[in-house]
Amino acid sequence: MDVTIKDVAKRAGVSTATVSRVLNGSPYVQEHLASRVREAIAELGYRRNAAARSLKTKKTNTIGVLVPDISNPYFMQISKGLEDVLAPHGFSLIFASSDEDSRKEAKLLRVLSEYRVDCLVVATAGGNDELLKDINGGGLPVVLVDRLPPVLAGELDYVVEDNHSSAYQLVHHFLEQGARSFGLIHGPMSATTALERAFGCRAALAEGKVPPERIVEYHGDFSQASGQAAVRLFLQGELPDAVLALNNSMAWGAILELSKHKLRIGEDVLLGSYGAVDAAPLLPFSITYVDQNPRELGERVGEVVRERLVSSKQGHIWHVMQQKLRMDRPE
Amino acid sequence: MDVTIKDVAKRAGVSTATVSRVLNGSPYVQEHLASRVREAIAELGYRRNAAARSLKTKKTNTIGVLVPDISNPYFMQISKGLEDVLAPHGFSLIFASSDEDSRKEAKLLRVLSEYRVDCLVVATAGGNDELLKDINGGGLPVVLVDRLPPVLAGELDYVVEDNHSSAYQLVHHFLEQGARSFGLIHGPMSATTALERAFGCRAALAEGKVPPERIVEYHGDFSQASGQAAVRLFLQGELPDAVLALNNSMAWGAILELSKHKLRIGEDVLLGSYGAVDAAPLLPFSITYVDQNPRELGERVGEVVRERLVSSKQGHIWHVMQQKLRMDRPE
DNA sequence: GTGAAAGCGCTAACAC
DNA sequence: GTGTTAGCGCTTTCAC
Repeated sequence: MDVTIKDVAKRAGVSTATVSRVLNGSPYVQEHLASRVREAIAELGYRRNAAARSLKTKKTNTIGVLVPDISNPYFMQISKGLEDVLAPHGFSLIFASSDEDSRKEAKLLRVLSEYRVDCLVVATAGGNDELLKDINGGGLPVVLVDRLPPVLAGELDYVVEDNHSSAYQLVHHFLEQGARSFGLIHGPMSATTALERAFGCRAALAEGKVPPERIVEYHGDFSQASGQAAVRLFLQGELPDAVLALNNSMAWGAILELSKHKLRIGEDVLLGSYGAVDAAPLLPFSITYVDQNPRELGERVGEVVRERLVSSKQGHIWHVMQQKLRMDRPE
Repeated sequence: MDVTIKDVAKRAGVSTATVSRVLNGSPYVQEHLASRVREAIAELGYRRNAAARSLKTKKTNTIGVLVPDISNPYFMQISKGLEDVLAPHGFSLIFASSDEDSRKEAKLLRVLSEYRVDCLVVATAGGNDELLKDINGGGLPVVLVDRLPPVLAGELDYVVEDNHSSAYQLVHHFLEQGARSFGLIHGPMSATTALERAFGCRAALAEGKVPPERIVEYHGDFSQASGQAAVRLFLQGELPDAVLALNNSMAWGAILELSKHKLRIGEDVLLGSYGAVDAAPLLPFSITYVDQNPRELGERVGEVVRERLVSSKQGHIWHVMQQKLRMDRPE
């Protein structure tokens, strides 16, 4: 049997209420009693029971975080930012990974809500728009991050990147570099980010009057393998002037595959990426990419969570973060 | 006010005990009652309260995971493996990040134990040996992963790599390649992994009769920057035949710095790494490295956790996983 | 099979 | 200031 507040009270010769007051830092306890309580706590090795506490207070000081992939550095950078902001305020993070699966996501959403987390941070795999709206409506604040299903734009708090604009600028840059034909490697259209990036690209291509026959599009799944597959497809026709991968894993796949075919990036073909390619500084060619900042995204989410929890403010909070184009050149 | 089991009972015209039985899948409920309960649950949008539940059952179905850095892919790969094994059994993971800080680790250990997690998985930052032993002794099973303070080897369950042997082999390989002088880039000695790797290296160097004056050692902190700093140090003397970085971030830093100085890896200097360097397949030189498998480490930990929780077995469970040497060559 | 009722450990009125 | 006490929502004997 665990030691409870009752045991502490008995040992210190006070009531449980006094122990509770000491535990919660109430100023209305005489110092000599407080120190007796603290002694008893130490002697007995008492640890407060969070379940009993939150049953009473209806607060868990826990934030549920639901991401498509717990091992994806992008999402974990976001989580790091979140933790940096929230941990100092006493919040813990409980994680779940949907594996980009709507059904699993729905199940995990239920589990997290049963834990009565104080707030839910979700990078949705899609397909749970109604459920998310219900949960939020039911009194559990939901903050969307990275992925924003259009239906939810007016309904929930969110912090996302300006995917459309960044992708637009990426294409625009290559048009200015003189590229006249394009190979686009898209992510899965179930991810709103992939969809928005695709639209951003198309807007720039239309504006640049690039005719459809000079555009090849491959629909990948954000994985390195799909970046490689895309390049193999492109090689079946005439190699486009520029290959644009709409995330960094696919960009890396494209680089590997192009290299395998002895194609020189920067000369035979230009390469663009949405998101930095880690190895870029060492590669013998330059890559222009959209500079994401997941850490900052996470910090912003943390602030939104706090705003939502402390100021219980009306209306919705949303942030659309701007990205800049960057180029890594060989040194 | 949330809807409770009482509301459901009233709506279904049964007692709370019956609702509870349905919730827990007890077979001793007549089907027509059970379905009425399920209806009521759906109509009312009832969600079970995990806090109340675990207050009673003394189980949370939650595993606490404490790692030095939540955004480090190595630890998140471990976590992914853990989650893959545990999630199907209804366990959720609650994470905390110690930032390699013993004091923060101690605090988080307390928080997690207050949550009454069913088990604690810890990659320790060090300095909390007694606390960890106490927690485990107090009835909360602790499973160490990756980092194993020697004092705890006989006290707790653990799953770790064979750092000593792998590092030994790494050095041995370079001796066989003809390297006669070495530059070692160590991790922080507060991390047991770094310490073990250092001993492994030294054992091989001693056996190879490499005289001390042909060994330069730099004590880094596992970061890319410290890999770069190490190389700058090495360049002040005579460049060693082989530079060995004892983790992959430092290896990458070393590569960047060597390249910056126009040194050709594989010709001017050999390079070895503990852990794969992501960009390796594309680099114009080969790297020999210890092939870690964090995902599998995590899966193994998951199995240990389950063993510990279900079979409440006596004694300690430990796994020391073996790694293989691998070489990535340019294609 | 089903229900009544006693807590699990804690907090927060309320009374003193 | 401090103590008493009534629950928070659930599970689980123990009767019936």
